[in-house]
Amino acid sequence: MEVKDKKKHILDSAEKLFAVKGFEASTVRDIADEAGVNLAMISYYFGSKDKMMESLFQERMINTKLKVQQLLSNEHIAPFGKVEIMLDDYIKKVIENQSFYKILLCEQVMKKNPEIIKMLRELKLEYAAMFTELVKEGQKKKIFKKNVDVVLALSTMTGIVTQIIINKEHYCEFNNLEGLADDDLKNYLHKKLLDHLKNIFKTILGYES
Amino acid sequence: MEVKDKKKHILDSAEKLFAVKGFEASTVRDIADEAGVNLAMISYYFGSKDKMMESLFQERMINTKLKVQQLLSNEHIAPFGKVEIMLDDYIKKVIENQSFYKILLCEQVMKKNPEIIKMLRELKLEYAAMFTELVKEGQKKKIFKKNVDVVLALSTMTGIVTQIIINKEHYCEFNNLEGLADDDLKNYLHKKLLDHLKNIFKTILGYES
DNA sequence: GGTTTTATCAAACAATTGTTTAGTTTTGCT
DNA sequence: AGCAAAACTAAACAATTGTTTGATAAAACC
Repeated sequence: MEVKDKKKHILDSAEKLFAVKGFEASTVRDIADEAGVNLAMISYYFGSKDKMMESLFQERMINTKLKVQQLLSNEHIAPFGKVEIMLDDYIKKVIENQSFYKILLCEQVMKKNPEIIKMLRELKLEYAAMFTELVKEGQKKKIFKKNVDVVLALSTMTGIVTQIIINKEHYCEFNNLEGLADDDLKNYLHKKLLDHLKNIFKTILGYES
Repeated sequence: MEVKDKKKHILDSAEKLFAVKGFEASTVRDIADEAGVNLAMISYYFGSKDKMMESLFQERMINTKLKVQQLLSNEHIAPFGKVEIMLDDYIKKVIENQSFYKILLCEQVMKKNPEIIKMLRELKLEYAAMFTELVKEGQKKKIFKKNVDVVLALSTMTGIVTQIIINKEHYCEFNNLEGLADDDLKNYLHKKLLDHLKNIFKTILGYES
């Protein structure tokens, strides 16, 4: 296997462990076992356990910004259409990378790794700035209301999706969805969340279809 | 100091540390130092570090169920009035106990302590059952729409509030609220969140005031 | 094909972990 | 006051932590 693939494979294994045990509780021996490599390889490849975590975040957050940028600059989509696509993309991404978004959530609480916190801060500011542009575009066309709290709106999107992912077991138990196959559940949740968030964003933006 | 007060004092100190460093990264020596007691006291009082965490959850989650129960059984409040009070109570509680709700969030992700997971599962099911009754009451009176996803609705409440608390610094930075005193910020966020959630719950429940 | 660089490994490293021990002080009760 | 129970402490405990070492194997290069 190539070195790059091996590094990725270790990151995948680490991600799996971090998501269920947390960063601190996952030992480098756990990670090495999960990945099937010698434990010295983690220091050898990444420098340290902390830096491996930073590599994981870099790896997973690439392209997040670019995609939104491309979407918003598209002239052929109406403002609320862009909102719908943004919601759809975000939901898809979280559902397909549940482990990482769980780690992300914990890291935002702990704020332990300054390097990661810095990355997240910049990404959030850029994201908020881009969404602000989108809202302004809608306001100029008189289809979005004035005085939209963009960070509150974005937090609404991330908060609801994250909460459902964390609460997945409880959601299934309460709604008798426990027999569903994993892919079916993903589809179900995606549909449910998208519909829910679309309605909420109509309210937030004062948009009437 | 009485034993009970001392136990509470240790729990307060532990809560503070857990919220910023996480459970695993907070050592019993950290906790003992923060509380100003000998590190052997933690095992002496609580049995172990894990059981201290369970004590913390028991201590903090007392009365949560009772309060909602009393609210919902009150005959003199209209259904959406109850929803408003429920939202207000929840927001208040999270804002006043930010540290605990951060720990709670991480614990839901990690699912490390089975005893705590059991407690949370039961509380969530009871909470969902109670809210279901409230929704039914509103539906019977034809003021709430049919087919309300109660767990999704509750996750909307918890998700948004939690996300804002986690993102507090970013929210303040983006909205130039960094000069605000802590109490003023709490009031501001409370007002903002309550207004936001009321509107969203109107949409969710199909309620028109 | 020989040599240098890279990759891999088992073992050892010092530091830190949660918990226990064994002894001392304080408290509560008669 | 006398004594048993509870509260408290410093020191020691074994186990586990992330990282480094020194040696060997593989790969790359000329």
